[in-house]
Amino acid sequence: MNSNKKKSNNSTEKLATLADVAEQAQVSTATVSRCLNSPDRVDPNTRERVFKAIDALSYTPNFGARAMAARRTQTVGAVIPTMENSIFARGIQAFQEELSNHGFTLLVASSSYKPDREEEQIKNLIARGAEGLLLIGYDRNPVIYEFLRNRKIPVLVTWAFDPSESRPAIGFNNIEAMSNLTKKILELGHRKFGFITASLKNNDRARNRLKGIQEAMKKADLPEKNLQLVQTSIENGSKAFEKIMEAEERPTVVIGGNDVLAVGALRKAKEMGFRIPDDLSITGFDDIELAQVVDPALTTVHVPHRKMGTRAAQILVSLINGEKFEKSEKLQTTIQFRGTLGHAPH
Amino acid sequence: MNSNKKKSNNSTEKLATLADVAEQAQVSTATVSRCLNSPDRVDPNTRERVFKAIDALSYTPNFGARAMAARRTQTVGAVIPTMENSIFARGIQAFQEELSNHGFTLLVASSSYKPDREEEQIKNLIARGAEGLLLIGYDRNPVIYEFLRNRKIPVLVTWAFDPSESRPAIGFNNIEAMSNLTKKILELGHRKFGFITASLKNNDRARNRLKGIQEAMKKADLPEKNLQLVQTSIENGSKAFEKIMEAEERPTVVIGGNDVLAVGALRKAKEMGFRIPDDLSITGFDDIELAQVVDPALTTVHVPHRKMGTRAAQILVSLINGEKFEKSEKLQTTIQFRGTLGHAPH
DNA sequence: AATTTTGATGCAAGCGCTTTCATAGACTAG
DNA sequence: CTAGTCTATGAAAGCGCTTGCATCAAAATT
Repeated sequence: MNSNKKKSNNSTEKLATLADVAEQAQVSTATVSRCLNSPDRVDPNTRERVFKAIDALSYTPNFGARAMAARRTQTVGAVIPTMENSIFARGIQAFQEELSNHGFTLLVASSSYKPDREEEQIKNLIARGAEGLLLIGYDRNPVIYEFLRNRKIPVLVTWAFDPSESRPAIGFNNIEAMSNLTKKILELGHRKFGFITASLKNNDRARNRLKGIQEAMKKADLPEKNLQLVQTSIENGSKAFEKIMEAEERPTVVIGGNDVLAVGALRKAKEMGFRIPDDLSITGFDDIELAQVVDPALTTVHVPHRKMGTRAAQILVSLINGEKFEKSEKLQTTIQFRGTLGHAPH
Repeated sequence: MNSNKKKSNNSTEKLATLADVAEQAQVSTATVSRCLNSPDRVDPNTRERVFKAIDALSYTPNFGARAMAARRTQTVGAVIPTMENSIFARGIQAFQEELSNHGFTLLVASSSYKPDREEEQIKNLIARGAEGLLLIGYDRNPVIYEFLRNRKIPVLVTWAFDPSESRPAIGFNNIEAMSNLTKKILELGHRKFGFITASLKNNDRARNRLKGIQEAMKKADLPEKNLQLVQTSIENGSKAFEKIMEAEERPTVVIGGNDVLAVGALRKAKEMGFRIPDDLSITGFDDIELAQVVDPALTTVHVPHRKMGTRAAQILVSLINGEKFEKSEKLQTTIQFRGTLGHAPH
């Protein structure tokens, strides 16, 4: 229909670039760029012309080019162990929201709890221009930390807080939290424990939670036993529970290293006919959605997910802006009493 | 310690680039690039030298630059409504795994069920170089589809399959699936229904599930009533259930538009003293983790999450490679009978 | 009226990579 | 021994954007 001018909106043409917009608006590319990045530095009339052109060509900036030229991306990355269950979901959601309040975009990746997969993902995020990283827990190959340090990428550890580590972190003390829970359990008269945990390797959270129990039990002069290590999943929680119950001396309480495992244990316990909490108590850790909907609802350690995520975003942004982060922040956990924890039988 | 040569590993220097590697290895940048992208096209000796240099400088390619020069990214994007609950988790996980089998990387974003947020995220993903997009459901502003078409970005719709739509999709027929469930419920003697659904706006899945019920009920000459629209969350499921039970004529079955809502309803039902399924039946849709752990376990519509994700990846990759995708694929859902559905009382 | 200041804009040099094309040497074939 | 074929490599032209610096006209100052 139209005369075949050099420029047309025909969809066989290539995508519009900054230069195309510039031409259409009769300005230089510099001006278009300024319209996008610091609009107040260009005359309102020109600006209008430019935006009209942008619209007309339905131009969208090319992120890669922009990142390369400007050497910043307003992007941060996060690598979480898994997306399958919702252990990290609420925290990450809050993290994301706060980040976007600061004009940053979040790139999430998951490692499936595999160290080398995590490393790969970290590199991927960096290659994609992440200016800062949120990582779960402290435990990882020092080489990675070194790599990140060389590249001057700020890293914030979360989901853990360990006073003995100097690295910036925002989280809670896993030892303390689990130790507190254990004390409460002891107060209720329990003396025979079972514990189901995620694998301890490369997982300081799991290790420290176990440590928390051990410390409390040592103080009470109780021997440690009935320990099951599995990969986190409801199914595995059930299996581990079964194993524990094969012991000659059955525990009166089974502590799950996280809610997912605890819920698996709970399910199996009911299947096996235990009355919870009369015959047997079960506890979790994290206080995720799951914990509220099982029956009886799970007694667990409540973690301030959203607060942790929000604060993490704030800290990371200030870290990226070159501000110093004096000392790691410790958040408080609380014990969320629900229906699965009761007095020891007899 | 070292003499201050021009190049040093000192961390005050800038990051190593392709050019640095080239210099160190005494080759041109072209050769280094080839080592990275088609190693077999360079002499083994040179190759070794290059990789040594890469190591020595701990070089990592800059994704943005690469994308810009090569005009491809091996990246696909997905925008899901939410990460908070795990409705999409398993499917996306499988999607991701299969994608990485094909050498692609996945970028995920969530829209919080907000259309403009979704649009924003789509643009963001495109700007970041996504070569293809996975989107949940059909419903969105045609302008977006137009935008994507102009940019020749293949789009695959999932989590839904509607024979009346021509757009590529892999999913299940929400109408049919829900209609089947409803028929089963009718067979069990239920005549008074309650239904809790996510908001219908911009959500064809929810609309079609409702339609499925309506169709089945019309066939049985039953009037539609007791409909509650809420945003998906356990809490809202509970509230909606309460509302429904305020009706003068209480339903004998409450159908949840998804498992999350159903679980919320179930929780409240038990709180209110209903014996499930003797006094009242409850059903869900999706068959996520949650459905198995509640007590009684939820009867729900099983969706082949993993298969859907895997197949979606395959289709999208072939779409990106310019292959034609003849017709959308319909996956079968099944009814997963568990404990919450029983005969109508009396 | 002459000079300085200010504001809006353009020029052009990169940012770090890929890829086309050209080249030179090593082989193969006739 | 020459022509033709390969193979390994390099030179250099971009990819689409930002930004320091220069320019110029208009406004402010003297």
